[in-house]
Amino acid sequence: MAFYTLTKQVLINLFYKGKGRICLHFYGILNIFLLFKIQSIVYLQTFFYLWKEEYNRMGKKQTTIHDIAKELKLNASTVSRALNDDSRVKKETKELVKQTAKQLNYQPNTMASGLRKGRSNTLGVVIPRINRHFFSNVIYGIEAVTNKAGYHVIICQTDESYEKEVEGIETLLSARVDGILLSVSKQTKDSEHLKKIVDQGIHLLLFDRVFEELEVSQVVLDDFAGSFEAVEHLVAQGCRKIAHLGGPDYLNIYRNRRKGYLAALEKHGLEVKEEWVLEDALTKVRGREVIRELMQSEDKPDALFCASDFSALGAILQLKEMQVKIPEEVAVVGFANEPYTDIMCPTLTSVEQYSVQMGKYVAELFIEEIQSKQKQVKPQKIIVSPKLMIRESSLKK
Amino acid sequence: MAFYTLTKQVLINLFYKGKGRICLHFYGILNIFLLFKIQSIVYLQTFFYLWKEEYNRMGKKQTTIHDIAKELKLNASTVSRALNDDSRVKKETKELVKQTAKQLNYQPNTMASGLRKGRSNTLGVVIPRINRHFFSNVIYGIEAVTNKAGYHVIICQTDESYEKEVEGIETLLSARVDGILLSVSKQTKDSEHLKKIVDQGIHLLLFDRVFEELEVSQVVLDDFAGSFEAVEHLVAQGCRKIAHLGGPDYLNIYRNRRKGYLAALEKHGLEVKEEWVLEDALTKVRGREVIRELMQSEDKPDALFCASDFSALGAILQLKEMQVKIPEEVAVVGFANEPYTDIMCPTLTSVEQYSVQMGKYVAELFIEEIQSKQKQVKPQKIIVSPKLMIRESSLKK
DNA sequence: TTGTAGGCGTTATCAG
DNA sequence: CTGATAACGCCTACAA
Repeated sequence: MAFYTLTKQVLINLFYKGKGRICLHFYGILNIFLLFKIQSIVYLQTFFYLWKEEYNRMGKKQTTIHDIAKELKLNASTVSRALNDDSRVKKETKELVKQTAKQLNYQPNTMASGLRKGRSNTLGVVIPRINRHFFSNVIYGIEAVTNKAGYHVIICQTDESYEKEVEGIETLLSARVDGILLSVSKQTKDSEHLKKIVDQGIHLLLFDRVFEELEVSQVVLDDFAGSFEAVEHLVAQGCRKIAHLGGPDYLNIYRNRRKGYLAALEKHGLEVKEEWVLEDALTKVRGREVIRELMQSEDKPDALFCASDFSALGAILQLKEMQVKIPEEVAVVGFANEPYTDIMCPTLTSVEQYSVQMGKYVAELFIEEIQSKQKQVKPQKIIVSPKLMIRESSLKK
Repeated sequence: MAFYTLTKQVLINLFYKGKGRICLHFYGILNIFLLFKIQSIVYLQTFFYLWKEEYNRMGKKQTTIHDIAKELKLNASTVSRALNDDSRVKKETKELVKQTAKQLNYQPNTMASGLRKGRSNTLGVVIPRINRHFFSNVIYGIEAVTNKAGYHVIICQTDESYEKEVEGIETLLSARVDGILLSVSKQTKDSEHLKKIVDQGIHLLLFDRVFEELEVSQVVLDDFAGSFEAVEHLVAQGCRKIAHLGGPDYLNIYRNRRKGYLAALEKHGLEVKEEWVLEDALTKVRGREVIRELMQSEDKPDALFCASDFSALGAILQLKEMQVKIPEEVAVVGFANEPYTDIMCPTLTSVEQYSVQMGKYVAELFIEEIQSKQKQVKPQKIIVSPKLMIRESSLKK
């Protein structure tokens, strides 16, 4: 509701600012006024005032601690203290203040207090995509813990792109978040951008898809064990020719799943056929494609261990179309225990990741770090044990 | 890195503040010093300084526009303008500033700028639960639109509880979000808390679960049409005794789905049996229970129209257990087109809600409102047309 | 127990 | 085109 005196300066500045059109308009009116020798500039001011009103409109003025202070003939600092339950304020004053605050519908301004205190009580979470079962559950877990501790969460999605990951991190740093919980995107191959976070003194924690060598707290699944157990289960079912539909090697999760697979094969003295160890077979579509190829060759696998439930799903749909019996001819195991695994036909054996729990763990680690009195906290690593959920797609008896 | 002069006042204040223990400690040291008649107070200060360092530690100091200004012997305001691409700044200056900013690893402080500008470039989203297919997809849609426009999103989950909804709104108001996009919780029966948002001059938009009478922009599904079409489809398949597993009447979506169901029955002159119109049958568990009861009675339905895919799923699992043939004896239609519907056996006929698109719509409406020059924007209502996805569970031929 | 003053980092206004 | 200054709302060191 600014009210300008129409000096030449003001007009010049407006002109500079690219509001030339409007300025000229005013100049025009000004000239007209001068022509008619109207001394008073009141009309002009009114006119300009209206324009500002429209241009510069913002939300209605919110009540501040000053308003409360004025109302009670107190000082703003006392009000501030009262609202923060500072022990130095009289009980009666506190109650009075809180009551008035409610009456005036006072909402503390977190930006102002954050600015002053140098922290925002906000937490950033960076994930590939929110509309994926695993990640939305992790976030659910994170929020469950952090909300209780008075933090709110800003989520940045990377869409599996390195650039968007960097972008998201910039946004979060600008928002002065108190910490960043991150799961790297598929395209992310180095951790320079993450080091920047740590350098700025902001807590960084990684989960699921991590850089193991980074000196920050991490929560990961024991992918190796999950794979190993899954493959051993297949072996126990009599499978000997087990193919692996996996993901890229630079992501810890797929690397470790592959390692677990290879280790299990080795333990049982099974041959590793290179054509059966695939690095780009994570989606439903790829699952179908891969199966089409594999089943055309002379030497067909008798089991599939998939690093993703989606490729397992694709594979099963394709196998069904090809009239291949599951699990008799080809047994299938997936990874992630997506909600549909126990509904599909046949129900899919898969590895449960305890996603909500992982979210809770990483959030708890964060809270712990932030509340720790030591300047430097030793990074912790939580390894969540997966659980093999055995279902029809792999159970032969 | 505060450096205190140890006046009596400081100590008294610390004492008031409940830091008594430490204060006494200092007094103790002070006394010792005095005993030994040590005049200089330097040691004491150093000691205190160290304590403050530990107590008051915050993130490392970030570079500000002032630092950049100092570096370039410019004024902070010029730097600010340069970084915001204000037309009043010389090109060379701009480049110089931006370059220096990058060198010094400058991150603009959104809290400060938000405080000054009176808005936060943040958007609040209130939903029942993030780890649900529909809502996580809506958010995906919302973020796709808002991120492009430079907004970031804070998500508040209500867990279907009214209190948490109110709480979440408080949080968002304190964060001075520029708008709130909301889908009401199952327990929310009135809209007083929503009116408060509007009163504070903050943009409120509703989606999916809304209060239709509220004078704000809304994006909803045409639940009536979706239901109507679904039931007509069942009728066309020869079903005459159609039960409805629905939800509470005070939520628009379930109310409208029920209305659509009833309207379709009426149109085709089919009887409405009260025992077949259920208001608390939205979950997998309830789906099973309801079917167990319905199939025990004399007069069994020959079709189920479920307002949720989960109750449809429960029903199907139960029917399969009871060896009832689907769709021959009982046809089933769900609602939401959850990802598992085309995987389960039999695949489930369901109603697609275009959740991502709904998110995009509501975000676009918000952007439109916020960028509109008029103070008062006429609320708009977007009604998304659903699509019936016909699958095995209801297709008799 | 309360008051005073100053500053957090940015931007709007006005002066030059 | 750039500089100086005063807010934005809150908090805290220090004074009283």
